[in-house]
Amino acid sequence: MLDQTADLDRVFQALADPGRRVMMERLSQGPASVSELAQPLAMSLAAVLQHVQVLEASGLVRSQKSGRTRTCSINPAALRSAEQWISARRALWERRLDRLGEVLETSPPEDGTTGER
Amino acid sequence: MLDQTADLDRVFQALADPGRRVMMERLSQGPASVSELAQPLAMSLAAVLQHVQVLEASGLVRSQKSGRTRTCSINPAALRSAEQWISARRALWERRLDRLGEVLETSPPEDGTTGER
DNA sequence: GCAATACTCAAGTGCATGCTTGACCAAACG
DNA sequence: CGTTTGGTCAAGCATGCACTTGAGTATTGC
Repeated sequence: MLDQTADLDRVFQALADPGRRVMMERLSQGPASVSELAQPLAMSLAAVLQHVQVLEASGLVRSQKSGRTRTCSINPAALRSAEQWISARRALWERRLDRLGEVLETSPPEDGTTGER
Repeated sequence: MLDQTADLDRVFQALADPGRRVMMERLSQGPASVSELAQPLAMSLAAVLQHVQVLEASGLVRSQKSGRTRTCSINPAALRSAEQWISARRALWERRLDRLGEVLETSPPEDGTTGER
């Protein structure tokens, strides 16, 4: 089985940088070149390229060179995996809250043997 | 004004660490103390505490002390904000693909062999 | 050919992160 | 009481990250 853990590491790490999120926002409107991505960002082209490489290593972005320009585009599958991890945890938590609500109606707070599932 | 950007920074940064995600997975099953969170993690209690502080600063986790134990629990609102950011970008991208339709699928140099590294 | 464009590579710098150890405090327990 | 248990604070350290500059390569356009 795949080491999904390291993969999620890279995805969340990639999304943790505000500049990279700006790039993702730009890319969600459509493909763009490296220098287009650089435009709103007040940093050197070389720095932007490094960000692109981080995004690519995480799988969030794919790119290909044609001529002298590199065109980047979003890979929605990687976004989906991060989204699913989050929503699964949230769903678990909220389902638990539901159960807890029912228990509080009838039981005293102390329940020593919590038979999980 | 609310700087949602810095907030998302902290949330994604918090989720980028595998140990912290393990803690979130544990917490999604229900509240836990710091030492319970530490149990599967092969690091010192002090280190775990620092992780808890990161999670708390991001808003993903809340905690309160009663007696000598600190009990941590998930705050689903923060999870939801990250989830929404991701799904919004993915939705934009996918809507764009819809609008453009199959027309853009022109000039494939080769068939869909996306070269995985 | 020559110059501008678009990117790429390497090395270096400064600050943030993830961890450690050691001292310390306070609640629980015998 | 004293000891264990659960947590907290403060340095300190090693690594990683986000940049920079400077040089270099491949295309495009004149």
